[in-house]
Parts: sequence; structure tokens; C-alpha cells
Amino acid sequence: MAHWLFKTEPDDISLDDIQRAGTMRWDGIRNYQARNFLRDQCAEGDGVLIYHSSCKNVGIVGTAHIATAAYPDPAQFDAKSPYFDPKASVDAPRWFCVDIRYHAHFAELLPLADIKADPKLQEMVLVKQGRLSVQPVAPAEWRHITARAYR
DNA sequence: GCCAACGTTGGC
DNA sequence: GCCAACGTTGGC
Repeated sequence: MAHWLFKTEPDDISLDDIQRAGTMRWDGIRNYQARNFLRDQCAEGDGVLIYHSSCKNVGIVGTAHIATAAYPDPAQFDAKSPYFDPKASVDAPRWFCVDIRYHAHFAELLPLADIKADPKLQEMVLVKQGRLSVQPVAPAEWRHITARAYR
């Protein structure tokens, strides 16, 4: 089983929103590297760290699971959607999405600053690359982070 | 709001 | 295919 980190802006969708929804579509990914991870590697049952970005307290807030393999993101075909892509077609979809299922909140946010300061997490894509909204998490990183207390 | 990093677009 | 211009991400 693989593990992932998904970024979200909590002003848009927070882990609380995911919890309320139970299962929700993770759509609107419009970056090829992120798309390729979703389309080619994300599998049902994989674990997902949920990361809040572009907000007051940035960091990892909890966990979810991937609930479906990737499928074409319907928003790319919807001319009224901000995620509409005129170059995509049903026969040749360009963008993909998955559904995720809420799992748990950590008792406390794991701040980005703590991640950057943790010797065990120096190799995280989050630390080394930044700008990537779907990224793989190594098994040891997953174990280390999910050993935290839950709410 | 600033700005660094980096991805994408498009002219040539 | 190069690369400048431009747009977006995202921390601070």
C-alpha cells in the first residue's frame, strides 16, 4: 500500500469538511506531476495525509484513505467550472481525480515548521520541493507521522 | 501583500 | 527545442 500527502486550502476544503462529507471527490488537480501520481499510482485503500496550505496554521491535520482508483475529473468537461479545460474531451481526458474517505484528525496540527525541523522528515517532498499538491510519502515517514495522538 | 520557486505558454 | 514572459503556488 502506498501513502500520499494531499494539500488543500482549508478556506476552501478543510479536514472538517472532509469529515462532514465522509467521502468526497478530490478534483481540480491541474498539475501534470500531481495528475500522474493520481492517475498512475493512487490505489483504493492507500493512506493520505491531509495538509492545510495557504492559511494561518500550515501543516498536517489528519488522515484519509483513497476510496476509488482514479477516474476522469468531470470538472474538465464542464464549461461553467473553474476547472474547465477546453482541450480535454471525454474520449481524451486530460485530468483525473479520486474519491477520498475521512479517517481521523490528529489531536494537534503537525506544523510545517516542525516537519522542516524533524531529522526523520528531511526527505519529504513537502520539504524538498514545496509546490506539489499530490505527493508520495515514504513508509517510514508515514509511520513516523501517524504515530501521533489522534483526536 | 510580498516574493521566491517553479510550471506553462508561445514566439522564434 | 530554446528561452523569455507570464501565471500560480504557497510560506512568511
